[in-house]
Amino acid sequence: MKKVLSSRFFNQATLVVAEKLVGKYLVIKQRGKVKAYRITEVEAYDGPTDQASHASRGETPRNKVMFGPAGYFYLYLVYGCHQMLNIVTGQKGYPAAILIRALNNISGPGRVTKTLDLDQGFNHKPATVKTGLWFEDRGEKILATQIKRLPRVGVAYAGPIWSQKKYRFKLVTDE
DNA sequence: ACGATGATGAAC
DNA sequence: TTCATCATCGTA
Repeated sequence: MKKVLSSRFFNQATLVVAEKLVGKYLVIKQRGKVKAYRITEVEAYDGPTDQASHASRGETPRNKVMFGPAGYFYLYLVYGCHQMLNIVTGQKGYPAAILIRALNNISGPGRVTKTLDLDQGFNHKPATVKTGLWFEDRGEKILATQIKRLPRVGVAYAGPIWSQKKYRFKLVTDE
């Protein structure tokens, strides 16, 4: 069974959505073909006080979409090289988003966007079938023991408290 | 270990 | 208008 995740799914507490998103699918339609990738790693950026989040220094033209309703994509360029794919979560007015860090066989957020050929054209678009990029629940049950909580990557600038928070959720297949 | 590479936002 | 910074990655 395949169920498209609606804005209602993303309109929940960000950490809850982040954990639930592991094991779901990112689906893209391009050149008439549909491809689905299982989400294996995500990171939460939760609220205005999160010092690792772009939203911690207030609303700007770039992060505006984070302050809007859930279910919209937030893409931005880092290091002049890599697009980061995020999905906005939580209530309108509360800035939060989840970074898609890895999919099956695709490790690293920059490689996710490179492989799927995602650019600024998806920024501010809703995660719907019409957009051509959306999320699905394909009925896979993920146990809590299969998800590892880790500190986020590349956020030392946020200071010891916020950089150490375990806002990264990673699927543990085996080992 | 380091440079690429360019938009962003804050300061001046 | 200038300038430091950056939710990374490939090459060495």
